[in-house]
Amino acid sequence: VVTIRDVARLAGVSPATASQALNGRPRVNSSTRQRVVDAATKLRYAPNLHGRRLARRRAEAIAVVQGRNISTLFNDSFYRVVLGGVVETTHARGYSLTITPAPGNGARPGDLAGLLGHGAVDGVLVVGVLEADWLFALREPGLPLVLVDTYLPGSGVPAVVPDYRAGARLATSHLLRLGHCRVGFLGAAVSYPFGWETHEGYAEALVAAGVGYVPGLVRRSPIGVEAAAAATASLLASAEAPTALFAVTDAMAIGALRAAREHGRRVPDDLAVVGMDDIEVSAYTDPPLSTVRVAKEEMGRLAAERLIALIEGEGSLPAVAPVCGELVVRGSCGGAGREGR
Amino acid sequence: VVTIRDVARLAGVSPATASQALNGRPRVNSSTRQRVVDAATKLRYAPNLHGRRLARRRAEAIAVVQGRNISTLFNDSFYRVVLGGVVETTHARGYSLTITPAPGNGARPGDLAGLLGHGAVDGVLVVGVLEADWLFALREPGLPLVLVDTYLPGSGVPAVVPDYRAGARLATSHLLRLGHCRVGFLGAAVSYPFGWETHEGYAEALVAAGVGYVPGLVRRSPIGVEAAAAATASLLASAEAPTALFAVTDAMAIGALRAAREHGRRVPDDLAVVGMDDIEVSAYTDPPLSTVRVAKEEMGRLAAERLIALIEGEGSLPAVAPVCGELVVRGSCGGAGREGR
DNA sequence: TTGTAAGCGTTATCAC
DNA sequence: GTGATAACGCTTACAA
Repeated sequence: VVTIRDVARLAGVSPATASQALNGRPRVNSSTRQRVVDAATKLRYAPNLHGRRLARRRAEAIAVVQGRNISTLFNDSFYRVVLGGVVETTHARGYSLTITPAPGNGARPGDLAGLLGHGAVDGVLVVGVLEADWLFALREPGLPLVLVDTYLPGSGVPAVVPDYRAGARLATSHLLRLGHCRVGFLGAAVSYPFGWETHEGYAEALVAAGVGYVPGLVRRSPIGVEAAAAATASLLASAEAPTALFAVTDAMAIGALRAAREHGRRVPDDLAVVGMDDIEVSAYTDPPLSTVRVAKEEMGRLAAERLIALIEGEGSLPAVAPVCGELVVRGSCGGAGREGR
Repeated sequence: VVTIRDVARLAGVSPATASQALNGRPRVNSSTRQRVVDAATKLRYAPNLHGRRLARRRAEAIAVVQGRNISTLFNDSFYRVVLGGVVETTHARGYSLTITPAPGNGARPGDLAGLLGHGAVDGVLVVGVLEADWLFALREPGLPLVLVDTYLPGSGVPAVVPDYRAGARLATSHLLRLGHCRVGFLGAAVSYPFGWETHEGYAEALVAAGVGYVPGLVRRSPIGVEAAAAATASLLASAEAPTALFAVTDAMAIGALRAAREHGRRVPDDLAVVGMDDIEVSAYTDPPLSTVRVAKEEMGRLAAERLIALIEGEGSLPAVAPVCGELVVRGSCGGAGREGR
């Protein structure tokens, strides 16, 4: 193995100077630098990362820890594209990325902190929902933290989240504008912000349109296709079934599509459906799903950007940075502008 | 920050002993060990990984580098589940996982080697297809390497691959057994083993069934839905169109499904289709796709296992370890045992 | 069984 | 500008 001493020797300088030269420090004579660089390339020198990290007290690495609402990060239709954005800017900024074990069942908050604190990484991106005590355990060793796709109200922990409330409003008011007056809400039975914000956005859109809020049109189910299908079925079987439905998640909307088909309802004619997220399969459902697109990749990029800013001490930014959504009209909601195949 | 010296001081021993005790070395008095452990927990000590890695000359980390045939690792329907398996066993074995930048366009083989050699990681998993010079560059600094989903014929580089030839045989002979005598082949126009092995498997099945090989029934297209659809279209438009089709990839099979629909062929009645891989969406196509399931997660697990064995010096295993596939019969191939919704 | 001391490879401090 | 020298935090001979 070739170390910096070898390079220094060959270039006829001290290791200290070699280090300076290789790291582009200003205060080294350019002819000396050239000699050092030549020596390094001739020797095919590459710095030992652990030595460097130890000396610099920087890992030049960040970790991604996955939240509880995700089974496997890579296979989650939503989060995996967020992760793509994270990887992109992490590498662009010269950091490397460490994937940590998902918080297991028997695990304790301190486990992760022990794994990641103490110099293993410079900062942590928490993707998805994690309990507050875990978050604080992570924070305690002084790790910069950025939350992705959720936030901890009132905690001041920086976060990057979609504006789910606005998204819900967008979807609902689109359905309303299409002339529906019985718009159902298929929400997520979860206790984090996403759960209530989507509901509030839905309610706000009703108010804005002067349409009454009907509790019987509202269902909350576990996230997941099956549960959503069941909830939709109960909605369709009720006395005054909706003619349109906003599902807070594309996965749930797909469940709704399935339930509609099983109940002999035609989409969009008998039931107009709009989802949210715009996951990959949404363009390929039958009919293609209208949805509120969430800027997933952008969210990942932004989160990594903010974390690195935090690490490099570039001041503090507003706690919660919402990214906006846009409506993607495909076949499942009927009306004009129909797209899809 | 609390270091091992602090622990040692509190426990009234030397740092050396503290290290021994904490690392479960046998030669330390159990009462001493207890004192050290107590001190460590009281101080909430966690070892600095870089210090440890520097001293041990082990990174306890492996890297995943993605091949050229993948655009984004996390979003690839096939490789992302392979990756899930990799993560699982990597963590189970106490290693951490580093994701490296994808080999870019302007990049040179040495770049990755520089990034990963010299102690950054203990070994590398190459997922997908990468040029031989890149592979050798990686190998040169002495990094253990395991290839996943491809191999370098005659190179002796360990690899974990599905038995694509057997898979192709399986799919083709199933179609043959269903009574089809004009079975088309939709192959991948690539120059790595997957390309020719699938073709050979197809041909072998024809021979085994005593059916002649008809060049006009064979198409090769770039991987990807669009190209596959186009190739299928040309097949369907030909004078003696096939009544059944084996597509070497589910993605390509989906393209075939689309082309069939556009040409007014009903699947499976006018055209029986079997794919390979069993990616997530294959169960949800219309009709659901019959396919040869590749043990993707298992492949990832096995590859990580083998790499770690290599790292820890547990001898050498056979160069290429094929994992087997199984036929999953859904709606797209017709015949008995129809499944799906 | 335990302590001392010498690295591991790098960078930072401070003289020169 | 450049070179000794001392960290960084840990492990491991070797000595006690």
